[in-house]
Amino acid sequence: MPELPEVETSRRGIAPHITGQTITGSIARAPKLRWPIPKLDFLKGQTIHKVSRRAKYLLIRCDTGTLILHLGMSGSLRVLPSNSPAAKHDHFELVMGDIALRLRDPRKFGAVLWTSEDPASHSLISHLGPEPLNSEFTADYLFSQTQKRTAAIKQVIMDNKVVVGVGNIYATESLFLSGIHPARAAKRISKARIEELHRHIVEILRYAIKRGGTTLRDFQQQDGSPGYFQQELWVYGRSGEACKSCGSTLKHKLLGQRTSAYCPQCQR
DNA sequence: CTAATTCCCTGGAAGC
DNA sequence: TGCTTCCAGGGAATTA
Repeated sequence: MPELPEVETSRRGIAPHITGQTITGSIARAPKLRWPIPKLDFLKGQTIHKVSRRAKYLLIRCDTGTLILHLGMSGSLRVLPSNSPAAKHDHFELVMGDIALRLRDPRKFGAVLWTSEDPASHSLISHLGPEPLNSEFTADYLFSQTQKRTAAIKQVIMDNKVVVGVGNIYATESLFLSGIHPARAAKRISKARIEELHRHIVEILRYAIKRGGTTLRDFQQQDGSPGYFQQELWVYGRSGEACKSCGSTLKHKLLGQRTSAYCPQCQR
């Protein structure tokens, strides 16, 4: 499933192929994903100037506005010859002469949107917190946010208003690495421990991007063997198994409708 | 404002 | 082998 590193990897993958290209058409094979897919006939003849990213949104800057793509949970993007046959869940594509940017999304949690305004002021984006890998996401900032919140720390770091791009997997793993219990009230964690958590969040995201956005959960290599990351998971998806650090049986708890695995011994 | 809950969707796994 | 049931998950929308 695409987390922030996978979206960034997608951006880096498609940008060289589509930047500077002229759009010759677009195809929507589904009426909607998360929201209706807009009519984009006016895009014909427009040039793609830049492919950027904000949180998990991909922003494709064109002449008169910006195409906003979200991969949801199961979305993936590929650049293919435009005459290659579309597969079952290929719901949308941008055609640029001989090539096409194709969005596949079996679970339809993704999105295709258009804005003629600055995307930063779009209603889906304007309220978002800082990027985790930008200088504004500091340990001091994270600590100040936690001081305002009585909610569980895991829910706070997964809150997009606090910081974007920390999904269930990275939240679960970074809390384990920091020795912090996921259900602990955010405001009751010392500054030193929040600094530790901040460090682990940044490290794990950087590392995942360096690895080419290897999807933690679903990724399989061409030969079907699991991705490296899967073998490196400490707690995510391992409830009932032994903690790799202390041998205790890992437990899990529902927090905000999300399964949260943890080690009762290592995390307090 | 925060916090809790519901909902969207389908593939894959588990149970029968 | 097939059917049915359950679960995962980002995040907006809704409600308290």
